[in-house]
Amino acid sequence: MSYETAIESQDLARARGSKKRTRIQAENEERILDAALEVFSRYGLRGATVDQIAEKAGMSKPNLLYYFRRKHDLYTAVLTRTLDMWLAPFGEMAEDGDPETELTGYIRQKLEQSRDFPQESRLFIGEVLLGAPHLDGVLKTDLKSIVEEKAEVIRRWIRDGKLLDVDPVHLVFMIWATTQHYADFDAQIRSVLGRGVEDPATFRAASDTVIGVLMRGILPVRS
Amino acid sequence: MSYETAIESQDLARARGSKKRTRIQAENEERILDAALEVFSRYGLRGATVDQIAEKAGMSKPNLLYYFRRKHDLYTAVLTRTLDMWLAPFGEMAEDGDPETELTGYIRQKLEQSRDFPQESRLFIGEVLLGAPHLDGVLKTDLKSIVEEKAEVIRRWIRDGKLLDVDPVHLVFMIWATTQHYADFDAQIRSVLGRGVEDPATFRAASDTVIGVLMRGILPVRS
DNA sequence: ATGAATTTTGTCCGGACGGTCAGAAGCTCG
DNA sequence: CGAGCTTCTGACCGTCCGGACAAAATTCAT
Repeated sequence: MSYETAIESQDLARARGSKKRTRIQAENEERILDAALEVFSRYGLRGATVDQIAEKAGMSKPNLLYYFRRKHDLYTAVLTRTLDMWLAPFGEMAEDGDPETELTGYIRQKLEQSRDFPQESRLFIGEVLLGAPHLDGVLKTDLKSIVEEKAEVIRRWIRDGKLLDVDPVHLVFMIWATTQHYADFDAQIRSVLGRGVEDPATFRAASDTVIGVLMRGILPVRS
Repeated sequence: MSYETAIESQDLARARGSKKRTRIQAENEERILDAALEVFSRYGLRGATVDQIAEKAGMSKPNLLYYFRRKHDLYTAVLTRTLDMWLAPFGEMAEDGDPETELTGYIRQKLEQSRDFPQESRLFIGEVLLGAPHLDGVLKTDLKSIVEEKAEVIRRWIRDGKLLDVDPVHLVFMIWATTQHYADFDAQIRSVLGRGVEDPATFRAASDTVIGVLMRGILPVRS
């Protein structure tokens, strides 16, 4: 319910003028969403301030509020905007492919996501930490069904003897956990390792280890 | 530096009277820290309010501030208090033991931690998300050295042929990621699975999968 | 019991925050 | 060029929050 009202208010900005979106509108909304992502991903909904976002977007607070009337609207806007992009690699996993190449590719993509778009990952964690009140609907419907869909694919691979008998859903959780860890725990990793995943050598070591351990853990031993 | 001043202010509460701690002092500080953990772990430092914590601790705001003069002090107090407990299982991993039983035991302990003390896990994530400004010192010294110590143990196991050749530090990251995932992403897991790790069947499936995949991924194939 | 020390509360302050509003400035298209 | 719409700004408001403070209530040692 809170999700639906959020969507409505989000569209208000777009539907304000009954005509098309202006060039300036498109530009500024983009800049605002980028700035909002940056701030929300660090401080969460409550911790972030509109002033902070406005400054980062290079405009005055009232002007930002001209585009997104409520802080809450801006939050759900950046949240839903990110969700699609974030789930995209999951859909690319093809059923008819070889499990090893498909899963390896998926894991690598998720690791690249963590390296290239860490803020998006952190935004979700902040939301999920709060019990995902703004995503509850999407999680229980869209995410649940997409996970079940892919779990079915994995189950088929298992039935065909191409994969060891592991719980498919928990396997997905393991992949998500190990890959997103490099975005969410960046500060911790940096403290221990001295550098983050943006460093090519670190990224290589991370992906080799993650892919190696996970794949050995689920692939049947070769003859 | 911010860490040192934090420690000082934390001790101020204890050192207020130059004598020992009263019974009431001990009780109330305990209650406050528990309440603070609950609130901080949900909303983070900025998002949490002192009133909220005070109410949850069953006392007035000024009274809470009598024990912890600044919100910030309370935050660092609950943070450092939790850190020791959180890292404890890591130290129990014995070098002279069998890698399989040692690592399996460690992973299981971490999973139990995620099930029994999810708030502690979420508190850290909130801090790390902000770049760990209040933990920077501890992370770069204590955590770094304890990780390197255990990495050396793992390296020895690898040298002895008891473990496959994987990057020890990234292996530790994988263990942390997969286990803490069940605390940090509780809401997501609950949405997909319909229940969380407090459910015995779910916990069993989770630990079987995590332990199974990880151990197969790092143990040499048995003859 | 009583005086000192500790604990608790009501009240208040200054600043920050989300959001409003009226009007100024800029853009667009005839 | 100029009318009408869009975009932007400064000033302002009510509320919430962290924290201060003095005084009241309670505890404790003797």
